Amino acid sequence: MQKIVPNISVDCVIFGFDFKQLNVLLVERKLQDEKTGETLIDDWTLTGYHIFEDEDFDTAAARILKGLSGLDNIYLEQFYAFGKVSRVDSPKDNIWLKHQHEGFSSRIVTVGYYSLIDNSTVTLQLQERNVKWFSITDLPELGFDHQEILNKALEKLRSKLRSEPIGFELLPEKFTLSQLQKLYEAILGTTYDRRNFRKKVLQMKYIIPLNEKQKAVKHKPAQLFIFSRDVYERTKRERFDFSI
Amino acid sequence: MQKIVPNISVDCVIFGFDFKQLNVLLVERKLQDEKTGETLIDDWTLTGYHIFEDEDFDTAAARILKGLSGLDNIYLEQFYAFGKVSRVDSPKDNIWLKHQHEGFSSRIVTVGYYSLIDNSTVTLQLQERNVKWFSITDLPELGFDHQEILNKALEKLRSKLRSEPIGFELLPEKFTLSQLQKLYEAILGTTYDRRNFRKKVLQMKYIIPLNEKQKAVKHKPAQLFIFSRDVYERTKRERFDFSI
DNA sequence: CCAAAAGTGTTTAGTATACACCCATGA
DNA sequence: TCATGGGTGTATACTAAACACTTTTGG
Repeated sequence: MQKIVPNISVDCVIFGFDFKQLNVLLVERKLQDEKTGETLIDDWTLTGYHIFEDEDFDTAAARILKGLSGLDNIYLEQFYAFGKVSRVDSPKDNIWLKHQHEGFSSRIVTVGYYSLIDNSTVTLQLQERNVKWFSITDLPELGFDHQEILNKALEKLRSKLRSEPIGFELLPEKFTLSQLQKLYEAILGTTYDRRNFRKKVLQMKYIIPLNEKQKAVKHKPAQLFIFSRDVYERTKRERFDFSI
Repeated sequence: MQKIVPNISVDCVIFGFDFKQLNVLLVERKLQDEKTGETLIDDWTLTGYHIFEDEDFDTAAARILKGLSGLDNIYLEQFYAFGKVSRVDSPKDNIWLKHQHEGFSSRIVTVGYYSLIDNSTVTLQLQERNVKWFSITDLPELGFDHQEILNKALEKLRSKLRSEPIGFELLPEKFTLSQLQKLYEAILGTTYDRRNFRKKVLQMKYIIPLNEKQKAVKHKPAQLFIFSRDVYERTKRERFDFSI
C-alpha cells in the first residue's frame, strides 16, 4: 500500500457523449446515521483521490479514471488547480471526511483533469458505490466544491474545442457528420445549419471519408468518417482572432 | 509569521512588453562555497514561494508579484500545475534547497501563474537579489524546472492571446496601433501587414480612438487608442474554428 | 407508404490577403 | 532635407450565412 500525500488530490471530470448530449460521470455520496438510519448526506461527486507520494499528477488522473471506467490510454487534460482555503468545508463535507477517517489533511488542494471518452466503450466498474452518467443540462446536487470544478472544466473544454480538434475523442473511431455536428452543438450549446456545417468539415483534409456506411439504422444510412490526427498536425495553421 | 505549506508553492511568470519584445522577469540564483569561494550555482529562476496555510493560490500569486514588482491589481492567470515527482531534484537544486534550510518538503508541487504588466509602470523591488528582464528570445540558463514552466506559460499565453483580448494588459492605457501590432508579432512570433492589421483592428468597436496623439516622437505622431473591456464583453461573439 | 435522418447548391455578405506611395515630425 | 515611422485604398480570393427539397432505409 502506497502512502498518500495528505493535502493534494486529483479530481477527474469524466465527459462522455451519447450522440445526443454531453454527459458527466458522477458517484453517489450517501451516508446514513448508523443508529437512527437518518440520511445525513445524499448527493453526487466527481471522482477523485489523493495522489501517492511517488506519483505524478498525470499518473494519478489515469489511475483514477481507470478505477472507474476500466479504460486505459484515454484523453486526459489538466484544466485547473483548486486551492481555496475552505473549498471543502461545508457541514456535509466535514461529516463525510470524518466518516472516511483516512488521515486526510484539513486543507486539501486538488488538481482538476477532464477526460473525454466514447460512452459506448465504457463498462462501469461498479464498485460498492453507485455510479451514473448525468447530462450536463440536468445535474443533481453536487458535493464538495464539485459544481465549481465542473463549471471550470466545461469552460475549458468549450474553449479548447473551439480551437482544437478534440471532439473526436468523444466519438467512436468511425463517425458520421451528423454525430460530429450534434457533438459540437451539445458542447457549445448552439446549433448549426447542416449544409454549412458539412461544407466546412468536408474542407478539412484530416476528416477522411470511408467507403462505408452506417448499418442497421431505420433511415438513410450515413457515410462514415475517421479523424486523422496525423494529417491535422501536418496541415494546421494558426490564426489570431479575438472576435469582433 | 505565517506558517507555510511545505509541499505546495506558486510560481509567477511575469511577462512585460517594452514595445519591441516580450520579456520575462527573472531572479538570479547564485551560491558560492563559503570556504573556497567557488561558484556552486549561478543561474536564473522565476519568482515563487510556498503558499501560507490560510492563503488561496490567487492570493499567493498576487503576494509574490507584489513582492517583486510593487504592483497591485495586476492581470494574473493560473495556467498549469506542475507535479512531477522529481521536478526539483537536480544536484544544483538540492544544493540550493539545502542551503535555504527552511523546512521545505522534498517533493514540492507548484501552481503556475503568469502575469501581464506594462513594463513602464514597474520599479523593481530590488531586494538583496539580482532581478532582471530578459527577452524570451534570449534567455539565460534557468534553474529548477523553470524552463519547462516558462515554456508552458508561453504556450498558454499564446493560445489565450489568439482568442481573447488580453494583450492590452501589456500596454499602457493609451497605445498606438503599431504598438499593438508589435505586441502580437512579438508574442505570436509572426508578422502582419500593417494595412491589413489596422483594417482588422479598426473594425473592433472596443478599440476606441482618442482625440490625442503621441508626443515627443521624432516622426509623424500616431493616434492613441484605448481598449474598452466593457464594450468587448457586450459585443463579443464566439466561433468554432479549429483551423483547416 | 410513412417516419426519420442523409444528402445536396446557390446567392450574398463579409473577411483575408497582397501590395506601394505620401505624410508629419524632430533633428 | 533627411530619417523615421504613420497613415491610407483597391482588387482578388476565400469563407460565412441563409435557405428547401429530394433520397434512402427500416418498419
